[in-house]
Amino acid sequence: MRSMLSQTEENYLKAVYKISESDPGPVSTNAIAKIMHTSAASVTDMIKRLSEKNYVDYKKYYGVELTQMGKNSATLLIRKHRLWETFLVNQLKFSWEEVHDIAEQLEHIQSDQLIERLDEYLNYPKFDPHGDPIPSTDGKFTIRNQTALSDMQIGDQGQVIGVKIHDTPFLQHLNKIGIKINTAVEIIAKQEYDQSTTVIINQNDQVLLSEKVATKILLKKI
Amino acid sequence: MRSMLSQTEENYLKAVYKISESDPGPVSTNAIAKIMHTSAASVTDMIKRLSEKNYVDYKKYYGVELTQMGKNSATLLIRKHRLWETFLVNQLKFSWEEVHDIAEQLEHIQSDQLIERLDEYLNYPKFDPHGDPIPSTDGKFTIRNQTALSDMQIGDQGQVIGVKIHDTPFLQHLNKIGIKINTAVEIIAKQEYDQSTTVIINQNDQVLLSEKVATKILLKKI
DNA sequence: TACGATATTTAGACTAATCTAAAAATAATA
DNA sequence: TATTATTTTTAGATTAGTCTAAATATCGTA
Ligand SMILES: [Mn+2]
Ligand SMILES: [Mn+2]
Ligand SMILES: [Mn+2]
Ligand SMILES: [Mn+2]
Repeated sequence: MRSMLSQTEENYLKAVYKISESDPGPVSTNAIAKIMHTSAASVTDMIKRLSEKNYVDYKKYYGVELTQMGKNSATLLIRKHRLWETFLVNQLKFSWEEVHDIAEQLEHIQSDQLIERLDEYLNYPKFDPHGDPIPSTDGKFTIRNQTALSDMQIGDQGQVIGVKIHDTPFLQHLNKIGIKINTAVEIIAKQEYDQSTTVIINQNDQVLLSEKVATKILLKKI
Repeated sequence: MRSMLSQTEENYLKAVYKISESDPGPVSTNAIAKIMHTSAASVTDMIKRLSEKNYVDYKKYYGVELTQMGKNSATLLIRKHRLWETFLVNQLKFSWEEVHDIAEQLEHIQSDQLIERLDEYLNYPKFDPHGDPIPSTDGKFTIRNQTALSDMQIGDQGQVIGVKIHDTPFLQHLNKIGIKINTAVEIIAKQEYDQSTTVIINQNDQVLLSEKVATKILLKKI
């Protein structure tokens, strides 16, 4: 049943998926337009097309939801994106802030065999360089406990396992202060006034994290 | 000066490059149409566009030739194609007849850094899995002496270093008879009647090669 | 519950890339 | 050289994806 989707159609499906991930229920035209950097009119056009092809359920003025087929396509796209990011970082030695845009292109390469070989080559990774889970062929994500650094208490210890956003300036900032995946973190103080957090990383350096940064770092408690 | 070319535009440039490679001089509209599997009318349209952007020189009813800029783009595309094919065969363990179609997609990924990292990762290969030279960043191809198997004499010995065509049925046929890159070949007989050649491969198996096959296998004489 | 603000859809237009059919130019040949 | 055959270009249409502007529906709140 999986007809040939254009890259654009795939990107719309992924946008709908991402929006309903953080905000379940029907997705608004405007929300899609924002992510896709297009006009609401273009979104309406495209949604009609995807609805026609049964990738989404669509009710005028109400919103759009992925069908099972739409979910499958979106999940496969995310699988490809994250496997390619893993390849770029683990094999080609790119830094985690450099890989997203390249993976945005690579995720559209059409070859089931390629993605399965890549998965094998990378030794079946479960998480990508940003700590995001890589769905399996049948669309299952590995779940794990994670806590935002901003939600930890004084004295708590943890290990960085992911970040909530992936834009380059944020990741470069983390590079600068020495935080990356697997970094050990201990909370030693929290300022009431601005919600900033003081931490010790790798049992060594003391770092002050603003609330803006602390809310976006995900830890595994230890 | 390298503006953004669409995938389609890149493919047209590559087509012009490939045609003038085997047949120097101006390239005909029909020749391009054949390779691109489009109508002559579509080719005329596209050639006008590429001419407008200075990737080709074009004179109505006469033919088309790549400008230096067009040659650079075509060569870069070929570099990317062949590096990706090398990756697919050497790292992901694809067979040589499986990689062309995937590389046709991968060659359009836009990232100079990616292709340089890939080159390094693969240890700067000079030839792809079909024995075709991989141009360097500045567009230079490694030249080497090669002789078609059909042009060898009885008693000559050689080693397979390439093939003239890359379609799957031909490569699968070579797989079946046990010929691949680096296979040692000795010519032991030639039939006047049908120009077929009898060879011994890897000092072991005797194989009869039709003219159709023998003309497409490239050897290094030893 | 009405009315202004906001969100969404429709209408109409544009570009890239394609097609078919017809016209025009060039090449082949009688 | 005249006539036919082939090649190439033009004309006009189509589809995907986009836009802006206008129309319409829904929401928020007085
Ligand atoms: Mn990403
Ligand atoms: Mn990621
Ligand atoms: Mn190839
Ligand atoms: Mn090749």
